[in-house]
Amino acid sequence: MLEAAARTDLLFHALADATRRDIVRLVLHGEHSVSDLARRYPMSFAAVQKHVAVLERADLITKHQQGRERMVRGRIDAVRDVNRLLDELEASWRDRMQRFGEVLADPTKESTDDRYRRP
Amino acid sequence: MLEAAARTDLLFHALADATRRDIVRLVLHGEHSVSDLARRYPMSFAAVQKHVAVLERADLITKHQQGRERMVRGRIDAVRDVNRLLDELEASWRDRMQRFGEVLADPTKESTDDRYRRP
DNA sequence: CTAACCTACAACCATATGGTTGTAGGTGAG
DNA sequence: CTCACCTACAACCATATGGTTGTAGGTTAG
Repeated sequence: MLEAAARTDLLFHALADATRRDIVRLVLHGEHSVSDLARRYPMSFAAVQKHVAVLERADLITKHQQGRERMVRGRIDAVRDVNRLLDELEASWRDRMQRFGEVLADPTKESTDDRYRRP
Repeated sequence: MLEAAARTDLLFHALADATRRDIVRLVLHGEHSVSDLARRYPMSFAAVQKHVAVLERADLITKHQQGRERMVRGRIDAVRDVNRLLDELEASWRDRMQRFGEVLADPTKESTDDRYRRP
């Protein structure tokens, strides 16, 4: 539970930066070495390396060595995990709409179902 | 362009905190006052108020006054915006898969289409 | 072997973040 | 009217974040 929340924190935090989102987009398209990525952005190699590390910690990308380069690849499954998390956020809203439909049919249901109502 | 990126930053950053995600889940389900929310979490009223402000800045929630309370409501559209942003991240990956299909049919296409290949 | 390149990591700095407490302004209950 | 409650906001603090430079270890090219 808390572990899942921590992983979700990492996922959303990783995506809360335009450079990192762009890196994800690039490496979903095709593999790039860390140097390749670093050349694209107006910041130091080390800065890009840090961004890559953040994405790796969130499991949004993987790295594998190829000669003297580390190739970075995007994990499409991770992006879909975030989508699934958002769907879960929506779930209770959909429940509410469902219940709202029931209420329309039977108005007495509202007070018995809504445990969040205030006194 | 930069504006859109800034808004996306706000959206993902707002969701990169378990307390804020829980608040979003709650207020998607039904309206709550800021005090209601504050009572639920092991932190000060002001801290929860700040979380609500972050969510408001990201347009994930809205507030409206009702008597002496400010009622907080979740904006389901904003959650769907994030979903759409993730779909856009996936888009280039789907393009690649599409092109991969073409490559299978005509191997010479790879080098002409992939402008990201390294020399 | 040597030089050039790619990477990792540490140290450092400015700013942002997430929490606290305290103060003050509206609003409703009695 | 007065008091209690809800909210907003400022000031403050510890830590995290995003950038920098510098150092060191692997790997390939020549």
